Amino acid sequence: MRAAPTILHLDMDAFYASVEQASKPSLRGKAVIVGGLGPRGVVATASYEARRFGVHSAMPMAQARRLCPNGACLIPRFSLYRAVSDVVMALLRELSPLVEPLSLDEAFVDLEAGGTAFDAESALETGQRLRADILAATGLNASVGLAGSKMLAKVASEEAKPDGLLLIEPGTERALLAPMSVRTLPGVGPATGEHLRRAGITTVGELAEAGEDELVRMVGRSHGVGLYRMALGLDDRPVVAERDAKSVSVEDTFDVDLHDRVRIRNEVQRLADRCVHRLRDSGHSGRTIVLKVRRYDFSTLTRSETLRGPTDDPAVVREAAARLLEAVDTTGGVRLLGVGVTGLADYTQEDLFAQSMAAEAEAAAEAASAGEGGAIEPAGAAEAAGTGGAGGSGGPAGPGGPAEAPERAELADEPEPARERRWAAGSDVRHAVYGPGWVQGSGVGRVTVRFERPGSPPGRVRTFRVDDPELEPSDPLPLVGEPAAGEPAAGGPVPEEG
DNA sequence: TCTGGGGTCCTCACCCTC
DNA sequence: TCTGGAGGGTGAGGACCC
Repeated sequence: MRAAPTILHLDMDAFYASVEQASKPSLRGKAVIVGGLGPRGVVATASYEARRFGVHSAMPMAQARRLCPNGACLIPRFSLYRAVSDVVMALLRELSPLVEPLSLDEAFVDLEAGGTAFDAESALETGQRLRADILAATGLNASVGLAGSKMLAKVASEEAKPDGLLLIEPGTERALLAPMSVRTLPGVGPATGEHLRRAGITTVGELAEAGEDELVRMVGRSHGVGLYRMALGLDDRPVVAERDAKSVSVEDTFDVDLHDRVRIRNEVQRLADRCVHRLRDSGHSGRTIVLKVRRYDFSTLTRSETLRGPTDDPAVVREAAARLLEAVDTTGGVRLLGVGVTGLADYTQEDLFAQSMAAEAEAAAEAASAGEGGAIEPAGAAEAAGTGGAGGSGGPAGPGGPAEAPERAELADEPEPARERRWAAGSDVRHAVYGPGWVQGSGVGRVTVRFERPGSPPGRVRTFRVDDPELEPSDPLPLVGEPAAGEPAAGGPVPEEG
């Protein structure tokens, strides 16, 4: 436990929503809700204006729309958020080599390791300068917490929000924490919070009074000891700059529950391929393949299989995932499928052929012994196929642009319909005449675009046919910076329409 | 028309080996 | 030869975080 408050926790305020407001001037000061727009989408971030209506993260999007019917609902644009995050993280690394990113919008910094702060006064000065630098570089507000430990620095930044800075002086920790809800402490979620509440413990002070033995009895050894120390303000976890990934996974929630076993198998294969892509991109291989299935009633089960050695071979992962699926009852419907790989290594064991062949032989033997029910269902078995027709995977769609063509062998014989271009709300576009803008909405063959850019005044709205050849998807523009020479000024100030 | 996606960590049960 | 722990590996599920 260090005395000097030189651990800094940075938290960007309502990050995704703030980036959208910065890049779309007409949304400044308005309720903005970022999340999945499908029937099963949830809110990723809401602007402070939307939060006043009761909208918050993880809330179903349908409920958020009911609470805040005039809010702008946008899909997340992760490539843009990542670019902004890179700028912020670079500023943090100027302060210290010990920077621990927690997500795109949060990080810990050990200021002492960077030699930028050794006491309260210099830490405060560093924190203020950082906030100013972030505002100048990105146009966004950030909150900063300073304390002697990670837990307290995070509590401090939470208290400082929005757009603030708070330092917790050494010696004041317990008094500050005592009246706070147990849910303030990291690791206390809904389940543990409810568990403690039933025992009459609702504040951090009561948690400290309960004593270590009582907490261990209630929530188990590891959690109980940790909780008691946190309640006393004790936390000696170091800031760790590099963390090795331990697993890679992909999952999809479907707009409509899947019933057709053939379709479910195909989705698992597709997810296995996507997972291997991600695995390879990260430079890893893995030894344990995990299949995740969430059923119609939201019950979730996982099945896993450990191979003899790590692999990044798509065929091996596909086969393992398919074997795991065979052991799962999917009658009643499936709302989510996922495929993951754990037990990561940075090499592959080159007996993959053997693994693949062995798996094949095993599967063949099983199919032979199973006889009747086994392998491929006849087409007639897929009576529920119609229910899943609408474009399959739900959840937040990829950032912007027309949807990808799905690769589904069983659909290959269908006549290819003339594909209508789809424009996701919030995605970036460029018009040959009017310049850069973003999609405000689309439907019945029309797309409405607002022509504005970061730093411009609120722009003009125009409507086009969805197949207008002069309209193209485009990359996001930087939040701060001059417009490129020769570009048409975006829209120009006009009175709000509609 | 409730309830995403990508992670980490912990606990428990079971099996196997020593 | 039998038995009982200890301990590791594996599989499954839950809680939590952003």
